[in-house]
Amino acid sequence: MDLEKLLQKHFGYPSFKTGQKEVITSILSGRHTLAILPTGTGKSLCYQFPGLIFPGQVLIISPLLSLMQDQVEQFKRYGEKRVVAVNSFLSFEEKQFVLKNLMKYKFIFLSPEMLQVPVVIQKLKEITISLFVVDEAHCISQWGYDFRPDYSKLGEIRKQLGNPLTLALTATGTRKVREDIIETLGLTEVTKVEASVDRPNIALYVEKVSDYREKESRVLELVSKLRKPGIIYFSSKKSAEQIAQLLANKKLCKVGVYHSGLDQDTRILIQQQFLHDQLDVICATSAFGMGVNKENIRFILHYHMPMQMESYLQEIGRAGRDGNPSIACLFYAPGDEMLPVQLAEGELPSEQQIAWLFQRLVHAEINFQELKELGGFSDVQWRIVETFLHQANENSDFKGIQESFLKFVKERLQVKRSYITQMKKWIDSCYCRRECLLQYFEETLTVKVPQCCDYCGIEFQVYQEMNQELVTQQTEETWQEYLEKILT
DNA sequence: TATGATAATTAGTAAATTATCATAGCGTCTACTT
Repeated sequence: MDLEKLLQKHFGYPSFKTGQKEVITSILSGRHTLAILPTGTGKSLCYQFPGLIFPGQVLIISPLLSLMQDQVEQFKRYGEKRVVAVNSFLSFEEKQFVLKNLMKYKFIFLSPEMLQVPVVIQKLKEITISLFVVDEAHCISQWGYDFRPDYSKLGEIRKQLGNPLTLALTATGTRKVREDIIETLGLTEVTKVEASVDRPNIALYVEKVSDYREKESRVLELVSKLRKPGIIYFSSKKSAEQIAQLLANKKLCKVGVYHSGLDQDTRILIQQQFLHDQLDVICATSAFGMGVNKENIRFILHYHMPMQMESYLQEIGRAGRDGNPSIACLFYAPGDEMLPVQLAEGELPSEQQIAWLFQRLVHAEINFQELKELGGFSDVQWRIVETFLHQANENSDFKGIQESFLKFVKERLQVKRSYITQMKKWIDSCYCRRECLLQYFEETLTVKVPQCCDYCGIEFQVYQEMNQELVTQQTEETWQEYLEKILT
């Protein structure tokens, strides 16, 4: 089969991008495939292409509703109408209709949560699934343990659907992430297609400041100097708002804020304004970025350190998709690692909470809502509790369940702490940052780039806006000319 | 709520301890479903 010919015929591209052909060949020969390809290499073609050749349907598990929506629209733009996203955007009637006519669609997008709905599973069992795709598969490792536990149940779902041929796609993957994906999905004999995670056109820069004030002034200074557009990442919504306010007050740029505390409409508006160059800078939390396809982002600043290297890589990877020089700057003030530690601890129930909970359970108090409130469990904490309570329903060995629960929490906390330690270690590292970063992802640096990192030396003027004074002078002149014209 | 500057206290005439007050930064991310 001449794949290039088919590519030209169906998609209009003359050739494949790096990795695409390997993935497609592997899938077409019926092998489960884990593809780690950098963003912007057209990952959707990896399932779109085989989908056209396979007789059955393609199921795509996607983490965000907005991402599904985008993909569906993209498919339709390319002329593929047999595509649907089954999610809460559909009304009850629409959902009924889609489920009844499921066999008429070629590409079906679903969230992991939707796969927990019995009627959906039942309908999926009635069709032939040629390919089971997990998009942004690192979510299994990053979210599956606590934040979105349904991610960890994908393997069970896959089994129920008869272990279909599977493709897992992601942009970043350490050994641990890869193992989590393969194990959770219950895959055997997996073909791995891996491209380097290095992005040579992104300079890596870390600056240690003495306190928050210095951090603030340095960030403002850089934002005013650096070529835009750019993103500033924060670990708190409040500081994102504060710095955005400062930038707006000082008129340094057109700035927007993006975090989960804003309603859906505002979030869509801000993202659209940024995509269409109506905003220069976004002050955001980790909520921003997945599925944001903007080619010309010139800088990524980190006001706070991310919780792990994978997140850092994902976030800086949003810069320079067009291949032009871009820069990633992280600022560290002493004690900054406390914030991620607190966040990590906060999403797991504490030992005291667990002890309290099981004491109540032994006394047969099972009003869950009341237990959640009285025990002071957050939503995320309670979700973890629920999975263990589920076990308690089937098995009354409370002591045993409590012990395994405690063990789970301890292990997770340790894992999360070690992620933070690794991140801190990278910040503290005293040799080439790129080399160090690649080392974490078990790669070695092969080609030395001219604008590498703060240790190898960076020429900042490469990333600066063209002379500000010149611009203002020019506008002033036109103002004067204008005034002269109307006054004389 | 911790920190640091200044004043008050003590025993004995300089320096250490304690009290008071002003100041500041007090920090918390990520999504789906009904």
